[in-house]
Amino acid sequence: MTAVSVTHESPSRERIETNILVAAEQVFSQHGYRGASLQVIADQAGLPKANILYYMGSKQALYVRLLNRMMRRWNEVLEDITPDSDPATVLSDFIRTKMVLGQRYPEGSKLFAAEILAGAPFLSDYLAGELRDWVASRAAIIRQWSDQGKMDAVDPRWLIFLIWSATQHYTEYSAQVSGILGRDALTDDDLESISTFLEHVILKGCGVTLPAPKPNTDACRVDK
Amino acid sequence: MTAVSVTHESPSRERIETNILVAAEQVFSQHGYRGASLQVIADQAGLPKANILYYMGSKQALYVRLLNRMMRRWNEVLEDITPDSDPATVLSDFIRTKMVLGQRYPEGSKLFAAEILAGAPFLSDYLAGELRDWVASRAAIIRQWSDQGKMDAVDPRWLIFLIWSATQHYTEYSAQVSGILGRDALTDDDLESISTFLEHVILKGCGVTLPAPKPNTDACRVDK
DNA sequence: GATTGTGCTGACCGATCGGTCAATATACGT
DNA sequence: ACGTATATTGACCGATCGGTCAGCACAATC
Repeated sequence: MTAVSVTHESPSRERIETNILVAAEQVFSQHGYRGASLQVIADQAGLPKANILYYMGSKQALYVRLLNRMMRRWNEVLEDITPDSDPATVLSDFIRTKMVLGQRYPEGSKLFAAEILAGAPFLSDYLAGELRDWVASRAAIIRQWSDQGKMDAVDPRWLIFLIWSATQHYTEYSAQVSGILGRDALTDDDLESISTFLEHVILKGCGVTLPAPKPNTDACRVDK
Repeated sequence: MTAVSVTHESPSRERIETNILVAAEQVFSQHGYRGASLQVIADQAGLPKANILYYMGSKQALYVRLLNRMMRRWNEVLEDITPDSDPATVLSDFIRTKMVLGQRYPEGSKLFAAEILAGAPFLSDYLAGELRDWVASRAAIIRQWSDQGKMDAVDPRWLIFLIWSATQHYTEYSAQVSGILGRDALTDDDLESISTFLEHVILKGCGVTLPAPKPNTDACRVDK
């Protein structure tokens, strides 16, 4: 719309908004909606408080904008699967994608977690709508895999929840995990080790038969 | 110390404190430490705000008391295991006990979750001390099981985290789970179904060989 | 009946909350 | 140079925050 102009390098509206969103995501994810304060967010962003409200309108608008942004990120990685897809690769991809997502957007994931903990006051529609449909469609396909004898006859919903919980744990409970491991943060080796472990246990636990043994054989290695 | 007295049946200090603790647990678990307000807790408990402070001293004292209470409950169910214990029964008991614990103390579990999300400011010592030792001792035993060929050579820490996350999910994400399932709450049948599923996947996924099928099946009764 | 100790709470404190607004500063078209 | 639109923010608002305290209610002791 407006010309690019920028004679003097003013931080451009988009950059400022991103700056605010990043700061707000940190604060909201730690203290939840009610526990977060605009003053703290403003300090984190290095701006006066009134500036936050000028760009975001209100605390609630800022919060739902963050939630929507996180939902968009989430939707970007929802690949499509069919009954003909190979369960092993799909489940494996699912696990690894979720692990990566949590590592890429730790604050966003924690934001979601805090919202759910509070009873999902802003997300109830999404949970009972979009997300429920997504789970239902995936569950139907997994059930077909069971019927076709490609895996054990487990309840697909519990399987989906298992993968969600097991992967999310390492981002949302990072304080607990690193406290117990005695480390500040998880290394890349840790993440690879965890992903391989989850792959091994969940696939084997569901009786997923491996597809034609492609050159990629170490999908189920247990070692570090 | 003081005589029991109580000529007139005043609600007895203990009953009042319990009442406050229950109300506070609900509010703190939903909104975290900073997001909770003494006024809301007082309303929930049906008492004037000043009364909360009279009994509990301060917001922080009330909060840490709730955390300690929850840690005590948790410790009560930490059974002892040895390298000679049977992995299948131990892991099975572990899964079912954690499921029951989450169902019995949903608010307490959420309180913990909120505290971890906030970065565990009040629990860092516990995580890096007691809990770390507990994990380390369990991990050592599980590793021995692997060495003895009783199960696959999985990283014991990841296995413990897996069981924690998978079981906690249903209490801490209850809003998400019921939103997706389209139900207000999980039924007893749901819980049994989930427990059986987790048992199946995790035991099989770790290559745990089943022991002699004992008749003792209800080792984890839920009763009050 | 006066005294004492404890349970209890309305009123109040300074600080902080989310949000508004008027005033100022800056950029751009003419 | 001027006018207009937008960007910025200090000052302020009523509400609420955690916490204090004086004072009332009341039962037990003397």
